[in-house]
Amino acid sequence: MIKRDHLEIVLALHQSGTLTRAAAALNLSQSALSHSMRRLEQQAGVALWEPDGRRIRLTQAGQYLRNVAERLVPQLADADRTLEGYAAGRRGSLRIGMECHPCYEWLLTLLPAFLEENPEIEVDVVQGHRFSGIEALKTHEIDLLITPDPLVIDGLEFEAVFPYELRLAVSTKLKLPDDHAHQNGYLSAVDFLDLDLLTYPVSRDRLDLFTELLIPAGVEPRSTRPVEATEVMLELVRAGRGVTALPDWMVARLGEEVQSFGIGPGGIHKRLALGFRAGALELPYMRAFLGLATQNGRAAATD
Amino acid sequence: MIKRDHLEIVLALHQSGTLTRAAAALNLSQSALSHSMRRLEQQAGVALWEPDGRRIRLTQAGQYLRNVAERLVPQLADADRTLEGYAAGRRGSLRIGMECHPCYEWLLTLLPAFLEENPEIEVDVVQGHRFSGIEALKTHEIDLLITPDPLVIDGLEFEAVFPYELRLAVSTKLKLPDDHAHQNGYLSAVDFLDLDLLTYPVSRDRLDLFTELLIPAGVEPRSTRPVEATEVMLELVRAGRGVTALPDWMVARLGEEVQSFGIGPGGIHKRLALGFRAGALELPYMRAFLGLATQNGRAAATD
DNA sequence: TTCGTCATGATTAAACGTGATCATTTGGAA
DNA sequence: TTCCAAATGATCACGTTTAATCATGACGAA
Repeated sequence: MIKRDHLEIVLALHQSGTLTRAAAALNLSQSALSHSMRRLEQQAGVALWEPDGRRIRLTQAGQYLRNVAERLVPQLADADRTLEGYAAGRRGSLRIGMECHPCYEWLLTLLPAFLEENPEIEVDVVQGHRFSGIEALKTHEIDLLITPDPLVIDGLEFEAVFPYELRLAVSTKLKLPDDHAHQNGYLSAVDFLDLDLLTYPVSRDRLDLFTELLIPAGVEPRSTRPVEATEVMLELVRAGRGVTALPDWMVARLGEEVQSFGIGPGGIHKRLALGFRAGALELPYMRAFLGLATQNGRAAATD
Repeated sequence: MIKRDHLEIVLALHQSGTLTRAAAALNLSQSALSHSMRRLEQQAGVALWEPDGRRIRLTQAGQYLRNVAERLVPQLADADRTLEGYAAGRRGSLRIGMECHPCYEWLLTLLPAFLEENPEIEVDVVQGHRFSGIEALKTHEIDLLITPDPLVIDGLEFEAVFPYELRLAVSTKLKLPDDHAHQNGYLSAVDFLDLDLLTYPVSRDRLDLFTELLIPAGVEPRSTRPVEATEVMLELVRAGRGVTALPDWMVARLGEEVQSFGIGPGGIHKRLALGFRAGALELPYMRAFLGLATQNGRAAATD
């Protein structure tokens, strides 16, 4: 069976011309190389080199082996180096899952700095897990969860990044039916009877507007329309085609054409958090991500 | 340092799911795999797998290693098989050199059968060696020499394939200046004083017409013109633009428009031979080539 | 609990590596 | 040319390291 050693020997032999120098290059004795190849020859039943004067010449089989070596040895060497990268925590993969659509916008503002500082980390954003983000974390489908709903769960750790309020974004073009909103600075459930609501296309029990306000009040908006893309949703809101619930920092980005109101008398208050598997924070690049998120988190969001 | 064993273990582990089954697949004990990977882990300083229930899950570094394994292990396995091919003599390379231009035509008639019977042999024809074919054989630049001039040389073996006569090909369109040729069936050196000679572009001491007849007689043809391509030369001869020396079997292919004459009173008699390095005939495919050449040699030539 | 699975330690066998020595070759000096 | 010293690889005998096995213990799942 051809082993890595054999390939390296054949390669060094070809490069240096003599077995003695090849041995020096590999930090081994000439005798060791001779033995090692002899073993392979006996096993394979084919000569790999033959004496040519006081040198050595590769046989056809030896030449073939050299070709294989030139192809594979660098790949093995590269794999060694990569493994070192994993050991040093320089290298790794960071698959990020999200449980709130606007979080994606926030992530995008954070990512450039992270990529810059961690060039060997493969970052991927995994959209739409089959189950919950929690499950995805547990099954190693993702390595990091961005969520507005941190929980205490065995085997997972959550780190709060910053608090925010979920507010209703309403175009100034839109005439609200009565002055309730302006008087109190917030909207009650009944106000939604006259509003067209835009939501992300997920089940209602994952939308805080419903779980916190509308479902308890037993109120159904005048209409609801699912919208996939955040950008499209924002334009629809701007155009006054509907209203939607957004984090306050997201509303702030929309400019003066869009005002916002609290949702319900107390407002809906959340905090953005990062979820990891227990022990994941030992990885340097995980700490780096968390550091970036907490330091620049809110700033990045309102940027 | 990543060794082949490690790659095979990670691969088997991924394919079979448990270490125990992976061990069975590799004909090793579960303990062996555990130890082996543990060594690599300690050396590399990175965990490759971690317990997950009573199973094992690859870490990121382990996944990476699996990727490498899926790429490299099959290549190593293939190299093993190829080496077996060399051992069994099925596989090898046959670089053929030639010392006579028309030999090429003969080789081409022989080659299809050889390729058919030896699918794993890489055949190549090496044209124009820097030195002689003998040198090329000795330096392993070629493995087989086709030559009309077999010699007894230390370290080489020659096997005669078939005898032939070198004759002068002359178009019937061409009026020979006197009737000497027709009276005797051969041409003398002086006859060349009135002939335009076509030759391959090599030095005269490698052209039998010169070494055997013209140089000893001190005769120079009316003109000489070098022609590279055999096909072109044949057409020039057919058109009566000149004459050239060709093996008798080659002339026979030219049809009735071209007649031939012996060269000198005794004629120039050669024998086509194959030259090998000593011991090369131990290789099955070398014997196969020699067998084909001797059995079908002359038949193929006059085909 | 029991079964299935993996990790670990002790032990043994095999593989690997080394230095010394021998046989060849080669290139230059006599 | 002949002869010798240097260079090179093969091989031997020996010691070391690596790799395999078995036995056992720990742990989670059924």
